[in-house]
Parts: sequence; structure tokens; C-alpha cells
Amino acid sequence: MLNIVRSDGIAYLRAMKPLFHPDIEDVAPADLFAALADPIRLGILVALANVSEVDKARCSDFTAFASPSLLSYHFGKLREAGVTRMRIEGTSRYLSIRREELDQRFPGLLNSVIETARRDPNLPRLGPDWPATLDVP
Amino acid sequence: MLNIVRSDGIAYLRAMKPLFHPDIEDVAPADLFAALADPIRLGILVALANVSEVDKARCSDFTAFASPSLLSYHFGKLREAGVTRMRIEGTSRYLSIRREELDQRFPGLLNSVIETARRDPNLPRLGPDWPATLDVP
DNA sequence: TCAAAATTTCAATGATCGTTGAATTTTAAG
DNA sequence: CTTAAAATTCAACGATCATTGAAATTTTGA
Repeated sequence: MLNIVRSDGIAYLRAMKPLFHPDIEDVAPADLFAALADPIRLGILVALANVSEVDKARCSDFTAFASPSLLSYHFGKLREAGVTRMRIEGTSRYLSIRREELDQRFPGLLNSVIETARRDPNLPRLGPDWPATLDVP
Repeated sequence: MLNIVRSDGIAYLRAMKPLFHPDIEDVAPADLFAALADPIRLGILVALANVSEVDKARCSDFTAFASPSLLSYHFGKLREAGVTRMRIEGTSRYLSIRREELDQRFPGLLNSVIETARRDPNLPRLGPDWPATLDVP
């Protein structure tokens, strides 16, 4: 619990709630497809599919796709539908696809979805220089 | 063109417009997933997947899923998204999945979608006696 | 302690969605 | 011609969606 004093003088307690990730067994197919029914979210999915889980896909890597607040909205949709996992590290958040879990629950589906999205020329994309190979001397 | 006289006395001309089916190349992945993002539509898809195209899946076979007008709405969604084809025969309409076209455009996707939906225990279903073997003496 | 960076939250808006029930259309059959 | 059967269309409704922009939150670092 944190003791918060807002700029307007109001003080209150707030719990640091961890990010919600649904149990993969609770993910219904219709809800999964709803999460995939948006070009921005498909663009994010394709980008994430192109990096390994140890590579770091940071939220701010997608600033070219939409405004920060809209991105946050779409990240939430993907996460709450069980598609992605998000972990916090300092002020940044990193994304990855919940591959093993999704493959176990919906065999073959994720791969064909990604292949389908990858071929869509109208989705937003990150440059071929992404992810950047950073300061690893 | 038909000369129509409505019950309220208004007369007008109307063209019999054929059912709209999008060119499969115009179907965007995000729109396809939107069409799949509903339990009733997934239930319809699974049922259609269980019958060959020569078998006749009639619209009214799905009355257990929803009211006629709601069914009509969902049939329209599937058709306009390029998932199903509808043909008129007398007062009835028959449905089938656009299998070859979808498989050619989105290889592997349809099968994994159907497999995924088939395993969902919460989708509406038709009895195991469907399609009925009818008056074929 | 202060300020900047990364991200979320909130309120508002217009669009679309799923649903209902009544009215309409279309075809076939008596 | 009248009626019945099959299905669609239409208007209405509350719910959710995608989007915007301003405000708030959380962490790091000066």
C-alpha cells in the first residue's frame, strides 16, 4: 500500500495492482478473435512474432503505430485476451506473445494467424532495422 | 425491375439485387477475424464445417441458435466478411463455407479456426442428427 | 527534492455491435 | 387471388469500440 498525496491535496491509499493476465484456459475463441480484429493489434502481433522472447520489445517501440494512449489501449486488449504478456522493468514495459500457452490451447492457430497477418500489406509495420542491436560492446 | 405497391399505397420500382459476396482478395484479415468474434457465428461455422457443400445447410436449420432476424444479421456478417456463400432456392437459402477460396488466400487458417471452434464447449450446436437424411427413397 | 521519461487512466465522442420485435419482401402452393 | 412459409429489413436500444487529448502515475536520475 502506498500513501499518496495528490497535487490537489487529496490523500489516499492505493495498492500496486499487478498486470492482469488471464489464465489461458479461460480464453474463449470468440474473445481471442475479437482481439485480432484490428489492424493496429495485428501489426503489433506481427512485430512481436519477429523477435525472440529474450529480445526486448518495448511498448515505446510502437510509437509509429499510434499515440501513446491509443497504444496503451491496444496493448491492454491484447493482454486481456491472453495474446500477449507484459512485464515491467523500471519505467518501461516489455511485450511478448504467450506462445507456448497459446499453442498448447489452440494448436496451430497462432502460426496461421501470424502468417495471415504477415502477408497483409495494409498493416502498420516496424522498419527492417527493428529490433535495433543496442549497446552490446 | 418490379412494380411494387405497398400496403400504404406508395408505389415504387425496385431492382432485385443479388446477394453481395466480396471478392476474396478484398477480404482483410482484421475483418475476417471480426466476423469470427462471436459465439453464434462460430457455432454456425462449425456446423457448416461438418457438412459437405452438396449437403444442404438451410438458414432455418439454425433456428435453435437465435431468432430469425438475429440469425439473418449473423448470416450477413459471415457473408459480407467472405466466410460463407449463400444461394437462393425458392423461399429457402442455403449456406456453405467458401473453402477453396479461403484456403487459397489464407493457407491453413480456416482449418485451425474450425478446429479451435470445434473444441469450444460453449458454442451453440446442432444435434448429432443434423443434417437429417431426408426423403431420399 | 525536482524534473523528465514511459506509460496509464480518464472523460468525451462518434461509430459499430448484438439484440429485439414489428413490418416487409419473396416465393410457392391452395 | 389469397395465404402460408422463409427470410430480410427497419427502427430502436444499450453496450462496446476505436480514437483523442488532458491529467495522473510510476520510476529513474540529476
